Amino acid sequence: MSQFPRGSTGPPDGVVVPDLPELPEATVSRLPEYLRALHQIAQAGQDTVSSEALAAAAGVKSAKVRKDLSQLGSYGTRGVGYEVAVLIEQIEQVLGLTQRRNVALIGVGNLGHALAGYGGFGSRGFRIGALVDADPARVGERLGDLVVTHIDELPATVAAEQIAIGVITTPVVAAQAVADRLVAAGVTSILNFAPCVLSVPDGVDVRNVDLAIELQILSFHEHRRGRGDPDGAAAVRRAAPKVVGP
Amino acid sequence: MSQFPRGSTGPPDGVVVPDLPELPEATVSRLPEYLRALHQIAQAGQDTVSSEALAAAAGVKSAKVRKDLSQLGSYGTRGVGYEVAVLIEQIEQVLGLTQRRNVALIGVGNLGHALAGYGGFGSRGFRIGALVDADPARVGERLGDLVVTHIDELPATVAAEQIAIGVITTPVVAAQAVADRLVAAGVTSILNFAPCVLSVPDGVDVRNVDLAIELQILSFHEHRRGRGDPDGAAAVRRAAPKVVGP
DNA sequence: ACGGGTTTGTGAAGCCGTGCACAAATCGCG
DNA sequence: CGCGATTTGTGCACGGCTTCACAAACCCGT
Ligand SMILES: NC(=O)c1ccc[n+]([C@@H]2O[C@H](COP(=O)([O-])OP(=O)(O)OC[C@H]3O[C@@H](n4cnc5c(N)ncnc54)[C@H](O)[C@@H]3O)[C@@H](O)[C@H]2O)c1
Ligand SMILES: NC(=O)c1ccc[n+]([C@@H]2O[C@H](COP(=O)([O-])OP(=O)(O)OC[C@H]3O[C@@H](n4cnc5c(N)ncnc54)[C@H](O)[C@@H]3O)[C@@H](O)[C@H]2O)c1
Repeated sequence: MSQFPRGSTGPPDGVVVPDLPELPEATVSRLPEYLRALHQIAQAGQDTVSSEALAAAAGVKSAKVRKDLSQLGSYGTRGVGYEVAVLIEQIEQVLGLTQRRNVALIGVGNLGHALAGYGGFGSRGFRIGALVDADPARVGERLGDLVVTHIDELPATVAAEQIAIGVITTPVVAAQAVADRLVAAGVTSILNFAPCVLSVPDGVDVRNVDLAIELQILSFHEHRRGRGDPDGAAAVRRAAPKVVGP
Repeated sequence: MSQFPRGSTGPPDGVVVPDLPELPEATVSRLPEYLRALHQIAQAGQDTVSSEALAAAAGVKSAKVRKDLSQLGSYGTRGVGYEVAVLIEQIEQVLGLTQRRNVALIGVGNLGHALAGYGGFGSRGFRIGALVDADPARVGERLGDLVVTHIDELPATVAAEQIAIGVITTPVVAAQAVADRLVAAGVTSILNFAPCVLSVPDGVDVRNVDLAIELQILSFHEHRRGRGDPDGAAAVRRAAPKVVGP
């Protein structure tokens, strides 16, 4: 509620953004979902949105939306809702998306090609700034307006393109070594597609995406549904968004 | 601890598996990670593993491992640890991976091709049993030993291939319609790569994978580290697996 | 047989997240 | 200007998850 909970030397630019004392991790992981929903709502022409409507669009409960947004300083108006444009700008500020972030893709194979050719990152605040591989046959290949560089040049590439995030799409055997080289080059955020645990120093963040794990979690519920549980297969009632897991 | 907490008509086959009263969702989402770690450990020749070692391999705390495994009926031996082979078989049982599960891939585009060509699912309990698209130009295309079929034939395909899980890799605009058709065809588990919220009836599970959201969460921490927080950038101490988020 | 070392399984405590329920605030309208 | 309708912001209670700490159980060498 307070507009300036802590003294800041001054608003950097654009919207007024109080530096938040501390944001619950659960809230952080939902902010991107709100942002995605808000962009849809904005494109539909709405200029304000209630917590109820935003909750429906994001697939959560409205109380959760209100509590999450209240953590950001709360620019909602009672009886009306939130200004969509303001909310978008504020969430983008908090997530650090006001400046476009450059990511490097390490391992331009099967999956790497798909990601490199994907045009959907631009509107979400990211640009693929480098394609990196170790295979001499791959180095030099051109994809769009990027050329695959060799991993030995990683430090120079990271510096030149101001890489903020490294995405690992190499085989498991190479993943740890690649992570080490990314860290050595100064990268402190890693998105890892290789199905393995990475060891990194303190101060470096890793997020893992393992599709087989997602399938296995689904398999568990499928399995559970099949056995004895009469509730699972029976009920086909309302068409509410029922999402399992995080 | 009890071997048969509830009466079952009889052990189906293989290992003795008590039907578990109820498994915490947080535990379920970690079992696949343990399984992945256990396969690595098994391949390294170890036949028993302590909760400490397994925890290290999976990137969690040992107490968590013990509590999770105790939920499954606890086949560990004090002073020794867990039998790797037994544990693998037991977790696979619980996750419903003793029978290979067939998945259908809907949307054989950029990302769909990458997934279809990925050979890593077989060892994790899954087989891609169908490739489905709506584009007549894509229908009939051959990838490996599969041929892309038309989405109008989805009910027949699901029945013929015993599809248990649908994977949506279509553009956002088509995702909801595809989900509806999957549900109509009898599929009750969906892995959704399209960045949107799906509405499904009760009894159907949806898991979403949105790469941009993962990047945005990383961006938040990166942003936070950059501003004021002197702890983040400073500390580069031990090489412990520090994974942010779920 | 027995004691020392090791590791499991779990009670208990604390923390975090969720959702309810309601007072406070704002708007529109008569 | 006042009133009813609407929606936010939040105190509070509850449940789930995590972590600690330790007794019980087990192996092995002597
Ligand atoms: N393809 C998929 O759909 C898919 C799905 C789930 C997970 N994955 C995981 O993603 C990763 C990549 O899968 P893929 O199918 O693209 O494999 P791939 O073999 O097609 O591509 C791997 C690429 O990494 C490069 N590489 C190898 N070692 C390297 C190193 N040290 N430094 C830089 N580059 C190196 C290779 O030259 C190759 O171009 C794997 O870990 C895989 O398990 C892939
Ligand atoms: N490619 C990536 O790396 C990437 C990354 C993140 C997210 N995604 C998401 O994954 C989805 C697919 O991305 P893509 O790059 O593969 O897109 P794409 O356009 O290359 O492929 C989409 C495919 O879906 C098919 N399709 C369209 N409507 C359909 C329908 N009603 N029924 C069946 N098939 C239909 C199209 O014919 C096409 O083959 C998108 O939602 C995208 O946002 C992709």
